Amino acid sequence: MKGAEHAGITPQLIADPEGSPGFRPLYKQVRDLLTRRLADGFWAPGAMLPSEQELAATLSVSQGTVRKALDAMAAENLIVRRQGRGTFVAQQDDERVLFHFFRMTGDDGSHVFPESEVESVRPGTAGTAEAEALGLDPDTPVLRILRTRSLGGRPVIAECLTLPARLFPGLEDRRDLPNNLYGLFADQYGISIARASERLKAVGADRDAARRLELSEGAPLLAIERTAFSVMGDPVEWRLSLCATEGFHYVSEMR
Amino acid sequence: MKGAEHAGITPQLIADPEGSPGFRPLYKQVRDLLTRRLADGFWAPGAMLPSEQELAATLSVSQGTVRKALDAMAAENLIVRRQGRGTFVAQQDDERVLFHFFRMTGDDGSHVFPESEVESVRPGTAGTAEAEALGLDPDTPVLRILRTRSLGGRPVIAECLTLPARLFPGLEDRRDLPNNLYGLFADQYGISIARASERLKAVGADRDAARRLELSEGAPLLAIERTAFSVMGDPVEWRLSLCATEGFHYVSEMR
DNA sequence: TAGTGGTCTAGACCACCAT
DNA sequence: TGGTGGTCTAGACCACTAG
Repeated sequence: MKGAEHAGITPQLIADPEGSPGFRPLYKQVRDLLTRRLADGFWAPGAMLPSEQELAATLSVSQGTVRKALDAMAAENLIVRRQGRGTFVAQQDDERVLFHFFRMTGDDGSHVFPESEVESVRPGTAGTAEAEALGLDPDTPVLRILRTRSLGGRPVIAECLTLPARLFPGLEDRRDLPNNLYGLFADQYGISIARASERLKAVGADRDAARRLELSEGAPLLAIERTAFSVMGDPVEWRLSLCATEGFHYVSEMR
Repeated sequence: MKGAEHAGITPQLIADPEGSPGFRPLYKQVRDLLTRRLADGFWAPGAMLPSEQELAATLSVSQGTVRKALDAMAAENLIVRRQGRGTFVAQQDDERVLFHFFRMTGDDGSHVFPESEVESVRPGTAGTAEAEALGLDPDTPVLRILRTRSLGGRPVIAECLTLPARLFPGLEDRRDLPNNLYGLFADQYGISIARASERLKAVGADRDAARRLELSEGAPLLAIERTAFSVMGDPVEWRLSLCATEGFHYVSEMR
């Protein structure tokens, strides 16, 4: 069959301009369309998507094209495909979040589970660094969460998170913020974290960090600055984590 | 066409056992076969592979199956595909190595190019940590390379590399080891680095590191322990890098 | 213009899962 | 047993590159 046969059949799909410059593969259009639906909460986290056949029929596209779009989305961890069962919206459950976004591991290779103690949740306005990282205007309202995380019962991570207040209304009034914040973001605010970028440095502990982590001032700490992005690619969270790395390390895979 | 039609046509491909347990997709067999050829130096780095059509005919497999195998290998950075030109063996040129395996960046986002000064190349025998990381028996002959790397003219990284001596004969007699060692490994020893795993910690500078990096003893340093793997997945290099992170940081992307 | 990888389709069959 | 994703094939056309 010819590649352009489907032109204009489905309104959501751009009828191939077919002029060399504006060419956009069909499967990418399908991927973007489905990603947009996902971001808009059209399907709830954990929900099953329509089958490939069904999507193909709805979108007037071949099953192979839908498959390629779904494969791309699975590679971006937006959906999960299970042979024999179906395709599901990725959930921010503990295992997934820990696996994808928590890179601290015991020196013996053991996977460790962090416990969190929230010290405060306070409204404020974005400083220059926060504004730049989150793509906000300076002085935009933000929320700041201070918490200390423990590994194996020892306080090991002191961190401060900054969130755009607009995206998380009422969050400062909540009690008992969960250990897995990304699950809360997804389930209560419809915001799924899809990707994050971290910058690491070695620094000496300041007075506050030394107190919270029960170390002496100047002790070497791993400083991790993270910006987290939503499914649509917008920055949604910025955090600074100060980690004691005695008995633990940060893992980075490169391929 | 039926999936099993090709059974036994090509001796290199296992005639599908087709019993549920030992099932192995054709395209994975093709991928493994081509990966093996790559590791054996059947094609030189930078060389062009046969076209999809040609490979398909040779292996008695459809073009789509070859394509899927090649796509998988491209995702593993073993080959590079260029529309209109062909498929090429990945090269360990400076840009690629820097892009894939050097994660230090200037705080202003500028990509920095490290200069290396080799202090010594010495034969020895593997200690327990080295033996474990490299999958060697203790006391196996190894080579150790000590070097200091500079960013923007400032000595910033003090590192020690350990290599199995068996894989790199005569390396200790070379003069002027290049900055890009992986290029040397590939071009002179037929060993391409395909993947690496790093463990990061914050530590205080010891006397030696302090001297080499012109810092005071106890200054916080980023300690990076890397194990690098060949195309076939065997550990080939182990290194410990101590990095001063004033003005620089380590980047980690998570998706 | 010829050759390469990239996209799209159509249809068959297989492996896996729930029922 | 029926439905889902996964594999494999076959063939057409498109976009890109080089000579």
